[in-house]
Amino acid sequence: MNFVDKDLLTPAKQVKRHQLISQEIKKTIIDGTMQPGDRLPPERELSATFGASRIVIREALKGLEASGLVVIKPGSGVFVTHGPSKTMSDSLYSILRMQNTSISEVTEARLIIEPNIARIAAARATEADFQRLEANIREARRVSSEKIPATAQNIGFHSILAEMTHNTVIILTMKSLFEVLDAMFMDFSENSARRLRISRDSLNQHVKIMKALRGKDPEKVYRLMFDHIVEIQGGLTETVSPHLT
Amino acid sequence: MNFVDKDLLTPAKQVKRHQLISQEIKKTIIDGTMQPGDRLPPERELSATFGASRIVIREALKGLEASGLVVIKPGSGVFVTHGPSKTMSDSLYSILRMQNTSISEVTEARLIIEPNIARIAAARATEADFQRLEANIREARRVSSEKIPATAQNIGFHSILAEMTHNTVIILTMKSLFEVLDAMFMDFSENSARRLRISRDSLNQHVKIMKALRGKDPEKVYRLMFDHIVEIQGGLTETVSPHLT
DNA sequence: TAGTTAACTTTGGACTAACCAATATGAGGG
DNA sequence: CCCTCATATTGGTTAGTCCAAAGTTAACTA
Repeated sequence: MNFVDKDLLTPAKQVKRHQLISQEIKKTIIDGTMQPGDRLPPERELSATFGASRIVIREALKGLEASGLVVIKPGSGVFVTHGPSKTMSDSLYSILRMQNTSISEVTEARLIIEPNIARIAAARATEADFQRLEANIREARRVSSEKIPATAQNIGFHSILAEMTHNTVIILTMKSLFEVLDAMFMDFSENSARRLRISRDSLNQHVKIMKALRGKDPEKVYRLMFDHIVEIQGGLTETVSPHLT
Repeated sequence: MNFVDKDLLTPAKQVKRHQLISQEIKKTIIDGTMQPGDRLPPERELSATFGASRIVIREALKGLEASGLVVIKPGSGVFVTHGPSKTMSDSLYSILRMQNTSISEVTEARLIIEPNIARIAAARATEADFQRLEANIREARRVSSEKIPATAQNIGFHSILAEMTHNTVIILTMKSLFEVLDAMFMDFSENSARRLRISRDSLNQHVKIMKALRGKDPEKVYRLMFDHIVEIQGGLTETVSPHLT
């Protein structure tokens, strides 16, 4: 009987070649052998060193690009990414869209997280942080004065606050959420005039939060951020249907 | 002077064939034409209908697989995923590892988010939720009595709490965090006996939280969860160095 | 000499045709 | 009716070739 061969030898074969190579390359990136900005060897060379066909190499590289670890530039080469990419928010966005998740759910998630972020930011703020925030507010004012919704600056303000926690997990999570939110708003291509009004309201509230941060008053900052997001949620329900598509 | 041609015409060429096809397929999944569990047409067929080579099709499918929208089964076919996959946590994990992020940073993130989750869960809990939680605690007791750390059940408890918010964003985010945490602990292959002790301490605290949930006391639940995670963080610093690698 | 253009090389992107390995299917025999 | 084995289907892989864009070098002009 030779069923042993069939039962014991075949099931081990589950991993795919390009995944192994992908892991191998990933190691050299994670352990620092490859620094951000470095160029990987060309596909044909990797093909030779790994003893695999070029297609397998390409799929491995595609996988790394999908993971946000490298960026592929046609005609130039494959480069190790400098920082986190949009990968996380991309998959989050796909999943949320697939489940018909509403924008208000994202806002509710912000309501759970952001006031606490603001509180921590108040405790850990440095002078450099304040200057970044003030630069952001100045920029938002400038854009707003041209009757353009300061969407990027709006996101920027909340991103800076997240960065003030100096917690990598929080920073990545929040930036993903903001990207998803931005993409969701794009889907609506919402009334521009109304967005402008909302944008200006937000700016005023950002100024208040900024002052409370300067005053090193964590509880007041917490409260202001909470109210700010409640207001955002209120602005949503009057302009936008609660569910996508 | 022909620099206009060079500056205005070339930058438009950035999109790649397989990305377009990937989006096309993604549409049919998101809008519900393709239901979870359905099998996509075979590569060769897609190749014909899209007028592209099999390689482009394969790369498009790889991209969808990386996004967690489909799963590719060799010899069988390509199937639409039922739910969210590990994609998000995978890329999060890679990025955190690359930046030498510590476990305690993940725990701090939990400290920011989870007490609020617990509070909301207390407000929204149904009888079915309680039964899930109790089943989880029973299972944790059973595993613990065999001197095995109830890691999976531990994660399960916190995941159920996140699900009790009925907020998709929160659920996905927390599950990603737990997966990352699990992967990070794997890296340490920490002392098993100590993990068992920690596991049992957690179980006791879970029971307390469960009782407070039954009592519909959001503020008490908030406090208990806060203390629980503080304790987890304390348990970390005494057993594990603050940074990876 | 300096700057520009042109040819050449490198590199990723795409294609074809064929074969391998695992799965699924169905016909045949117990 | 169930099991087995041949066959078809399907994804995985290879090799070789060509294309387009980016980078490099060299020649040529002002």
